[in-house]
Amino acid sequence: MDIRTLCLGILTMGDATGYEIKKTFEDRLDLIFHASYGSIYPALNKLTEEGLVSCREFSQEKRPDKKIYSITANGRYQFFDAIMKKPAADRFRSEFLATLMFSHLLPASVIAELIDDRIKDRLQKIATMADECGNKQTDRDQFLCNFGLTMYQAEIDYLQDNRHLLEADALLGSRAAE
Amino acid sequence: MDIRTLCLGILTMGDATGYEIKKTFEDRLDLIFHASYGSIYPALNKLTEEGLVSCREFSQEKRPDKKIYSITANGRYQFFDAIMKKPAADRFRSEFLATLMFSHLLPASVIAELIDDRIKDRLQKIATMADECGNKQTDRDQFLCNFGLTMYQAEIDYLQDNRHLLEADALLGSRAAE
DNA sequence: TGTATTTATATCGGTTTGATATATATTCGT
DNA sequence: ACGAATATATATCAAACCGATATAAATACA
Repeated sequence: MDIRTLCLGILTMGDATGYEIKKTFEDRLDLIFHASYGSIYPALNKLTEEGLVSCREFSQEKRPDKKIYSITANGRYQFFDAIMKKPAADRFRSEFLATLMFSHLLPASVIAELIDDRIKDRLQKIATMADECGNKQTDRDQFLCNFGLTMYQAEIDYLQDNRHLLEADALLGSRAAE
Repeated sequence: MDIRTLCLGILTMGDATGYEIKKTFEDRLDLIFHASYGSIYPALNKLTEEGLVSCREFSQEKRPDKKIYSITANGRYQFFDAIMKKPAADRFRSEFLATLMFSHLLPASVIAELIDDRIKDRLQKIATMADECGNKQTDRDQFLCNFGLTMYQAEIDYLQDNRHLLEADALLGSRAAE
């Protein structure tokens, strides 16, 4: 599944502009799938060429053209096909964890700050998500929202319970270097 | 932090060939950072050009050249610089979760299979990781290994406790369609 | 009134993926 | 002993994707 396919998926929920699709990625798919303008706009052009979406253009007075995309019957069919396939493996990249992998090269204070910042970031995400999570309509939205909350909380718990493993190591290291 | 930087990091742990670096990504960084040959070999060439690694070439009889890379003093310095910077946000992509976001379009049986497969996959990963986790030397290795185990287990628990939210919805949907 | 954010589209260089090609050595089942 | 599969080893390419940047007006806010 590529970004083209997911744009199609978002359009099954209603017509949207490229800008609105980007917002949907940020608001509802942040946890799941990231996409930038650099992939969304070309994706919409290609989907239009292929007849999987249609595009109504509103070229008003002085504003830039507003293009509202709608999924076509063929588009719906193709999207269904795509989600019926076995999903590919997750693709995950964490610079945070990659950095911790080399924590023995870092001063203890830097490690502590790194983990503090991470916990703060996760708490922040939980705070904003918890709000939104409350007023989700469907069970499906609840499921995904709470999935995120659960994972973030599990991460915080793990970091708090085990950070000493990295921090003690770093203190030992700095003492040895004296 | 890009793959070039992480190759440098891996070489701080000892000399290696491109092939061995790829294996390290698979064995020890699977959870954290993915990299393919298509990015590793060009990365090593560029690092060599820049003098951050050095390369000894063993062109033996009939075998293809074996190139053993070593990090240089300059390389170590640059790597330290890189890990001292604030890590960028995680980049995560899950086709599994993206598919579940549209589970209302899928038959209940497909949803069930999707979740069953996911749980099996996570259990499998835990099984192989638990073995390796046991004979990790440093606290740091323990920390990262158990991080993975904890996250995978948290996911399994969540799926088992909440899958009914998606599955009940799907059964209702199919009944409504009759 | 001035500034920041939101709405809106678009492109571009650089990074990364996933597949493919090539060739030999080793391991393993039968 | 033989054939198959896996491991060792490098390399390239098209396509996908990211992050930054450019442009421009409307709206919110201070």
